[in-house]
Amino acid sequence: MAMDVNLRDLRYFTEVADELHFTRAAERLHISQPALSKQIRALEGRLGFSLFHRGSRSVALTAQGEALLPAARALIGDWEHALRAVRAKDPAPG
Amino acid sequence: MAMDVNLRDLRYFTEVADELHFTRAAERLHISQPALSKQIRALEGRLGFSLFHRGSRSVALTAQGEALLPAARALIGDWEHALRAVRAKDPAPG
DNA sequence: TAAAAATACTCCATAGGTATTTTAT
DNA sequence: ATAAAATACCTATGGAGTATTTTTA
Repeated sequence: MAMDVNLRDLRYFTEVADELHFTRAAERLHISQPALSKQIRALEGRLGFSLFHRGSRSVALTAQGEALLPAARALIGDWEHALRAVRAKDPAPG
Repeated sequence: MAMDVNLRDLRYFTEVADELHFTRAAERLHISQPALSKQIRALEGRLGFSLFHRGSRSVALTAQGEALLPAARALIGDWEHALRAVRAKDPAPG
């Protein structure tokens, strides 16, 4: 079954993983904290496993979150790289 | 600026590229032909370049579409691979 | 008790559907 | 003329916001 993901969700994931703090991650992403919390929870729901352990004063990656993180970063980087490559040969560049 | 893409859009793109026929691709994707046409057009709009040349009896990849196609396939495959790897070590597999 | 995530709503944008029209061979 | 993509329109879901509540260190 196609488990499609939006790269935006992966950016949200990696940002929270970097900050280990939803409020600060939300600020850096220029979205609200509730929106970020909801998106991460929705992503976890679709994935079928948790990415983070939450405490009111601590956020930590789960083992699965830790395992998925490098792939998430790679996907984002690969896509940006591919786009740059295609645009480099675009007859009508931005 | 973050050009986030949904992997679903890339599946749509690769399916049309495989079929070179929107109606058949839509059938295989279990969505309607207009929905697929709209999604591909929207993707092209976000990308800033066309993926396909359309004729009423011919669909063909553009140079940019051709260039992006391997990356699109790779992204889909890499994500599925990463998910399988994480789930293999998941304490609560599906 | 206070910092931080979750919940409860509201609103708008986007994805999808059906019916129809346009287009190019 | 006809096959196939585009357009028009409608509906439902999902993402984002603000205000508020819950939680636990």
